[in-house]
Formats: sequence, structure tokens, C-alpha cells
Amino acid sequence: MDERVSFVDCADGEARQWDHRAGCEVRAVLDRVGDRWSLLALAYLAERTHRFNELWRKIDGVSRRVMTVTLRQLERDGLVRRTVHPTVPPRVDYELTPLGASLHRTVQVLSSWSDRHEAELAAARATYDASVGAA
Amino acid sequence: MDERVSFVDCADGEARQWDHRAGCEVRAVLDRVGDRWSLLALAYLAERTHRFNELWRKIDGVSRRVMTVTLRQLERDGLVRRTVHPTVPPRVDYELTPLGASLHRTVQVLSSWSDRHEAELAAARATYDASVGAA
DNA sequence: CCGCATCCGATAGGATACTG
DNA sequence: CAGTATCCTATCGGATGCGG
Repeated sequence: MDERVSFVDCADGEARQWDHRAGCEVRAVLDRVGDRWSLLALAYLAERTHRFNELWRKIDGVSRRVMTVTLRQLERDGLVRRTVHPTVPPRVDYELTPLGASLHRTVQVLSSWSDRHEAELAAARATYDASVGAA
Repeated sequence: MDERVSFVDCADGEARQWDHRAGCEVRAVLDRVGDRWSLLALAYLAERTHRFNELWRKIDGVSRRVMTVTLRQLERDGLVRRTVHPTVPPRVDYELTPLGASLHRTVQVLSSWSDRHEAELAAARATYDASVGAA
């Protein structure tokens, strides 16, 4: 039997910056959407197309610079389509690609897990912290 | 109809450092296992119980300090159980809790998505980079 | 309106040396 | 063996101001 669990071992067709099979598959996703804002942007765009400022205001808390960077990364990965309307003033629409929608749906599974188990996590933390404080 | 997608809107029973409904549920998970090593540790522990150095050597690339911190966090969240054997030399076993195993299984869904779509992601990036280089 | 450039602080995480 | 302590760097992301 294999000594490694599935997503640990991987084909690593293309070398990553962190070599030696570092949980390649999941990491590939997490390295993209594991940051603070990507998933949130994905979520809003899953509803409907948004303009830049529109999205920026909804996510309020992110700086414009980071909003831009985030969207660019998502665009680069083919998760989001960016459409520039050459009007005055300029108008840029962001919408999910089918790939992005697919990822969004997949992430909901994690979201759902979190939802179902957040009480357990909180309880575990409380127990742990108590035992540490007692010690 | 609701203007927000499910995991964007949340009860936020407990305030987070980043207020205003920041994709709470997914973030709750990602804030724990979204780092560089947690998922990898989870993966190895899903195979079987490991001793500290055993795990540390497998994940090779992580420093001992960070390995410790990572495992402590997982323990605090109730995902990993830490057992100290009062022997000489000391021996500490780490194993997944049922909750940890559950999370691991859930994360595999993401892993699987990444597996199925990594080609598309790579293609999208290639296209994007080419169009940027051409411009 | 959109987004880039610059600056700057916070933090994750690596290297190394030391301890029970 | 299983950590802890200290130091240090790299990266992320916020603030602000300019430019098309």
C-alpha cells in the first residue's frame, strides 16, 4: 500500500517553488485563493457581474491596491473575466468564468464543513486554552 | 432573493478581527489550515500516527519551530491529538482526531478539483502572460 | 472611474543555538 | 527526542497620492 495519502503525493509536472511534493494539488488552489480576499471576491462575483468600485465597496476593508491585485490574479488563473468598456469615464466589469464558478461551488463544501463544525472547533479551543491557563 | 451568496453572509456569532461578514465560514477554516504546512501535516497524519521528528522529516522544508507551532494550532482546534509518553528519551505521538479526519476528507474535495482543473489553470496563466508580454 | 506607484507596518516563517 | 528562544528576512496587505 502507498505510504502517502493522495494529495500529498503528486505528479508535480511543473516544479513549484517549494519542491518535494508539498501537498501539491490542494496547495495549488490555496496558493491562489487562500489569501484574505480572493474567496470573498469569488463569492460576490458568483452572484452577478460587478464593476470595480462596486465590488470594492462591498468588500470594504480591502484597499484598492489589493483589490486590484486580487482580481488580477483571479483573472490570470482564468477564474474571473475582466471586461474593459472604453467609455468615459471608464467602466470595467468583472464576472466569473465557468471555471471560477466551478471553483466557487467546490469551495462551498469547505464552507459547509466549517458551518457544521464551528461549534466543535470553538469547544476544542476553549478546552485547550483552559488547560493551558490551568497549567 | 438574497443579494449575497451563502458563505459571504454569516451570523458572525463571535467577532473576528476583520469585521463586516468577510466570508466567515470558509475563512474560519482557511485561517487555520490555509497556511503552508497544516494541510500537509493533516495529510500525513491521516495515514497514521506520527512522532514529532518523524513527521518533521517527512515534511522536510519546514523548520522545527514552525512544525511545532503548526501542530499546536491543530491540537488547539481539536484536529490533532498530542500524546506525551513520559519515557526517556521523550516520545510524543500525533494523531488525527475524528474531527481532523473529517476535515481532511473534506479538503480532498478541493484537492480533487485542483487535480481535475490544473491544466485549465495553467493554460489560463499561459494565455494571460502571453497577452501581457505581447502588450 | 479605474488602477498604478510608493511607502510602511505587521506577521509568517526560516536558521540557529540551547534545554529537559 | 522534542521542543524553546532569539534573530532575521520576505511577503502581505493597508494608506495615500498621482495618472489615464
